Amino acid sequence: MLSIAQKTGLRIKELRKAKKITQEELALRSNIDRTYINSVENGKRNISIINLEKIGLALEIELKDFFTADCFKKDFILK
Amino acid sequence: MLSIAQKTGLRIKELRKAKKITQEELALRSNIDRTYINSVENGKRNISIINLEKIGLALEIELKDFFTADCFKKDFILK
DNA sequence: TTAAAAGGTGACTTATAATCAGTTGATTTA
DNA sequence: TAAATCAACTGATTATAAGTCACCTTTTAA
Repeated sequence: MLSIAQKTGLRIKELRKAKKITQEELALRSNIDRTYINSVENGKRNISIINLEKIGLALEIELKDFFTADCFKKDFILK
Repeated sequence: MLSIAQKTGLRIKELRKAKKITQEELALRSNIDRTYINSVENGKRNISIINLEKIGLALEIELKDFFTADCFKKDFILK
């Protein structure tokens, strides 16, 4: 069972890859440290709403759409 | 212009009132301090994803629906 | 193969989230 | 008009997220 932090990390990584940018580029665009972005993507951080908004802006996705993804559905299994 | 923290607080208050429960009852159900719930509702806190999930569970709303609300739309004006 | 680019980790400091024990003011209702 | 009830706020303290750094590993492509 994935934690909400893990699901959030997966989602960020998924969206970042869809945009074909590196963690470093996302870090630049969101004005957040690269290693912090990395640890969020790897589900190691309990990110706050302000940083989630910054990342959302950098990835050009609204929060409602951010959370409309399979990994947030009940019984989602990582393959 | 409302901050993301203010929008989040408004949304929680809106959902809590719709369920006709007090801040204290929401605090009990989410296992979060009553005074903290109050300050979140008043837009004074940068809540984390774990606590947002707890409150969402207590209010029986999924995150995607939590963020699908007028107050999160661009140009939302508080009346 | 190897150099560069990208991703990942542990440890640490600083900032602030979160709790706790209250008080105060507004609103409801007996 | 008291007395509950609830929302709002406070100051002190503890817990934890934010943010940074040095360094390591993996992937990519020349």
